[in-house]
Amino acid sequence: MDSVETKLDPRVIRTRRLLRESFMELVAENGYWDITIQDITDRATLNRVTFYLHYDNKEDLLVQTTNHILDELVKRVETPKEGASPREMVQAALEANFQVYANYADFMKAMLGKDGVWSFIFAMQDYHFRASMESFQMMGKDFDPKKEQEIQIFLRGMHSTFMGVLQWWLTNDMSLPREEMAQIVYKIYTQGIYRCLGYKITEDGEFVDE
Amino acid sequence: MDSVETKLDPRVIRTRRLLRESFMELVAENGYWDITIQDITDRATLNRVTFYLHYDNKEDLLVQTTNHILDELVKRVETPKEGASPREMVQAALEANFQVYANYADFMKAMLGKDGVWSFIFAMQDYHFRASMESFQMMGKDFDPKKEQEIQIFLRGMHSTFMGVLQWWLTNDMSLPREEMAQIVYKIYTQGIYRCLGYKITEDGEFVDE
DNA sequence: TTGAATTATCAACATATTGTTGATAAAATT
DNA sequence: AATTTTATCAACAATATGTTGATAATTCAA
Repeated sequence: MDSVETKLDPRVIRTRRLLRESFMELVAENGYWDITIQDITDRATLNRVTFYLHYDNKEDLLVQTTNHILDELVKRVETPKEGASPREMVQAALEANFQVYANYADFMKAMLGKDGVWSFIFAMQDYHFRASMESFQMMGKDFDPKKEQEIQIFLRGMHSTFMGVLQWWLTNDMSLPREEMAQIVYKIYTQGIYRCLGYKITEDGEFVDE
Repeated sequence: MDSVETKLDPRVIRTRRLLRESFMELVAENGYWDITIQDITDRATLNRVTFYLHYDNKEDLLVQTTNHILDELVKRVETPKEGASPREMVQAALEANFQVYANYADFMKAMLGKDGVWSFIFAMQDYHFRASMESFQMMGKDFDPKKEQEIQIFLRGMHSTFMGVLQWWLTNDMSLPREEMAQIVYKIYTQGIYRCLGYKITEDGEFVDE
């Protein structure tokens, strides 16, 4: 809100951009945990004290950077097409998500990898969860509380799935095209894991090796 | 291996147990990030130097603690029943998982919550992934590499789903019984998220609001 | 049970990083 | 051109880390 309402000193804009970019570079190179504030300001050719004029600490910079990425997600993903089938809409949204994350591939790979940062992953997951929860409530279904609870669980599972698949994709250097990844996720959402793995599922939920 | 082959000095056993228990208590109370080694040894009524006789640092203690929990998972879960249907076997395994995690509820809740620790979650997820990957390969299916890759993705998604649901369960103080949680997860695995959410999915993967 | 080996304690140390301060220089705004 | 804002610099206190050498306590083995 502040960044929109009041005009920012160009030095402030420059400084924050430099810090954010240096931060993302260094995270991609060395991982979040191994970099110090001195490292960041060195890379940005700024004084260490300058950092504290803009951020409380490293975690604060991470939060701001997270929001920066989330803003882009909101901009690029939340534009449903007219006259598309549900399937097309979902797949388009999934593709857009993979696209945005791919723009930050090196950074994302570091944040989702073995030495990644849970607060970041949690924030991303939570954003997806809230977004889908809202769009779900907008559809105006009437829930009993028990159902509402179950829906929460399903949506949690849904976005954990997405983050897990995204993690695989980035870790394996995005070796499959976005469209294919979107199809795979869509398949998991509609068919369930076991069907995807080649098991035959009967009406009443039993399954057998095919 | 070392803890089995060579007999351990009772002082060592006592010290490590005290450190691990103090660690888990403090994590449950204050979260992983806010506790120091001094805190841990204070709680354990040990000298800080003693800590370094057994662990390299806080992260090392976390790794050992993680393995401690994984050992229990291996012991309690990996015992398939004779003559059970696939459904029964899967649900029993899921229940056993929820059971073991529930034994460490406070610790787990802190580790999977907002201020949780990704390296821990990653290790848990990776254990489940490897375990299922092995049991999948034991079934001796012949994969083309493309299929193998897809299966990896599906299994990643599968265990991310489980961890996500587990996270919900612990965060909401295990308000639903284990059996019900196991059923929900089973339903997600066999039906897919969208069907669980009440959408109707056609044969060819289109779906409509019911 | 005695003596050797291992482990725990204690005080102390060097190191690294953090977050802050006050004075000064540079840049932007009016 | 004058005022306000921002960036720099040297310096500081505070905290946590990991290590060391000497000493006391405990365990183990003969």
